[in-house]
Amino acid sequence: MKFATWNVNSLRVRLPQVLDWLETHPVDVLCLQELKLPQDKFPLDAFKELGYQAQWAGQPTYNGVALISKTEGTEVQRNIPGFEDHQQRLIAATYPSSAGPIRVISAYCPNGQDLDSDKYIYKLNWFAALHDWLQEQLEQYPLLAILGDYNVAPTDLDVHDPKKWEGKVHVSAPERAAWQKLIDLGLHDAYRLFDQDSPGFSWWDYRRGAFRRDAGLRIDHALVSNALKPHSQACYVDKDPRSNEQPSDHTPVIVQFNL
DNA sequence: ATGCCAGTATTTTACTGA
Repeated sequence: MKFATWNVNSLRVRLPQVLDWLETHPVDVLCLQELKLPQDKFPLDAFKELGYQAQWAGQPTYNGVALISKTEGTEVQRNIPGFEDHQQRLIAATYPSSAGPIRVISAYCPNGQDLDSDKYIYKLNWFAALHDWLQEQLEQYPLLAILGDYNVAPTDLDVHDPKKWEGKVHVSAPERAAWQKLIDLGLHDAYRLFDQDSPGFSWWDYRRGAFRRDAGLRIDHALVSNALKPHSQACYVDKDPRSNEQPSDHTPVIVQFNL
């Protein structure tokens, strides 16, 4: 099995690229973020024509997440239970595998904007709520993967210019502590389970020729549970879509399992 | 310190992103 995550920064604009990518890179579940689509504008038929099912949580203008899958997910959960949130940032569903049901989560963690912003407080609160809910989910679903745009670069290895980013949003100590709390639940950063010959950047700023200079961040991640870890076979970034005409500023991250 | 670029909504800019 393969799962992937891709922040598409508007599914309306990026739909042809997503369909092209799925045709050439079939996966069992593709987690999308930043649909920027109202719930009733999701292009379900386009995915069905490719043989995929889809479940999503949309809202106008901002946010929005989806699970595109070969088989339709069950036990679908939108947003974090008990966490009052008008922003559509999370969707979870269960899929069959040879080792039993796997819980897959597509997450668009808040950006935070700046350390002195209300949005930064919201980001930390969101991570705290995610942590508590994941703890319950892991008890219920030992095989669990949560993929998405975390808007956190876990270490300086994940930052093109750590000095320039020092203390800023995406790398600040409280954000990295929130990430570590997720890891401490018994989750593993799939990219770091394997020898890598690239920093694994998954996002490059549209400005200043950042992609050409490889001035990126590794902020899109796949976390796998203790029980799923031994089934993990590879994790890699596909940089190609970042070279497309009219690209998203993020590119897909893929994790492969022997299931 | 700010805009650089991109998308959206409304518009002749503002907001957000990261």
